[in-house]
Amino acid sequence: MEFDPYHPDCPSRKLVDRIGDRWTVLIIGVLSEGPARYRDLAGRVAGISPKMLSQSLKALERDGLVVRHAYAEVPPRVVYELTEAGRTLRPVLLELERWARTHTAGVLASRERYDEAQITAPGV
Amino acid sequence: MEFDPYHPDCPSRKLVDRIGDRWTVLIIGVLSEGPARYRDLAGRVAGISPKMLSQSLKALERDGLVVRHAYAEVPPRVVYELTEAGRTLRPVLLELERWARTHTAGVLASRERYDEAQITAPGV
DNA sequence: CCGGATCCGTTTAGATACTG
DNA sequence: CAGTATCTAAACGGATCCGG
Repeated sequence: MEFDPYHPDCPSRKLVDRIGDRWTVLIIGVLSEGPARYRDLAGRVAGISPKMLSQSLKALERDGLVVRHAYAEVPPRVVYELTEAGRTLRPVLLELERWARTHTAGVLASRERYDEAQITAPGV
Repeated sequence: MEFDPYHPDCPSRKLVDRIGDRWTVLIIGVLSEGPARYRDLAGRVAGISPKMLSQSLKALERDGLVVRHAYAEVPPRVVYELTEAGRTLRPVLLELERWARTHTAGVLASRERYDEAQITAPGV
């Protein structure tokens, strides 16, 4: 299989797009702590809409990174769980998060400096 | 500083959003091989529009991950370069790419299986 | 009741053409 | 060459409604 991440149709590039997706990262983050119900996910991943949650979960399931267990009960119960492949994502996403945590302060400071410069000397 | 990645306003969560961004990953990928001109980036990051490129570069510069060197020449020349902080992103993005490469085949296969199942037994 | 599909208004990305 | 302006298309979010 060919891999040129800089070609728009490269499958691995597309995969990074999907994984790097705003919600996917967070959903996998929650699921890597253990299986969770739809409702739990909706609560833990604060700010996500039901639409995006089910959409993201479906994509994840289709990609074989998450399994969906639906129980025919009343009230209904649906549990989502990371697959073996999905669990391999955990360390890499954790590292991404660690990077973000250690660099957030610096980035925020940089932004302030940048915005300051834009105000005081935009047309100089 | 507080860090709750599952709160929508968490700064580190927002940072992950930015870094994990489709184009940002690729731009940093190119720049981690060395400084590059705007034009080079436009060519290497195939498929990106000039708007998204300059927008992404501006955001990266504001975040202090990239420096912009503009030379007052004719024709103009602008060189972008990773900062020290920007370079620290390289290993983590490389790992993300490595994950994508090793799991692309499996994901693609899973999708085929999934789509197949949707066709043959959607309403059963 | 829980899980999620659908509809619609708003925001954001993308393509293209144009300017300093 | 390096970007901005403009327009179009898609993605997102919220509210609402439906099936099990």
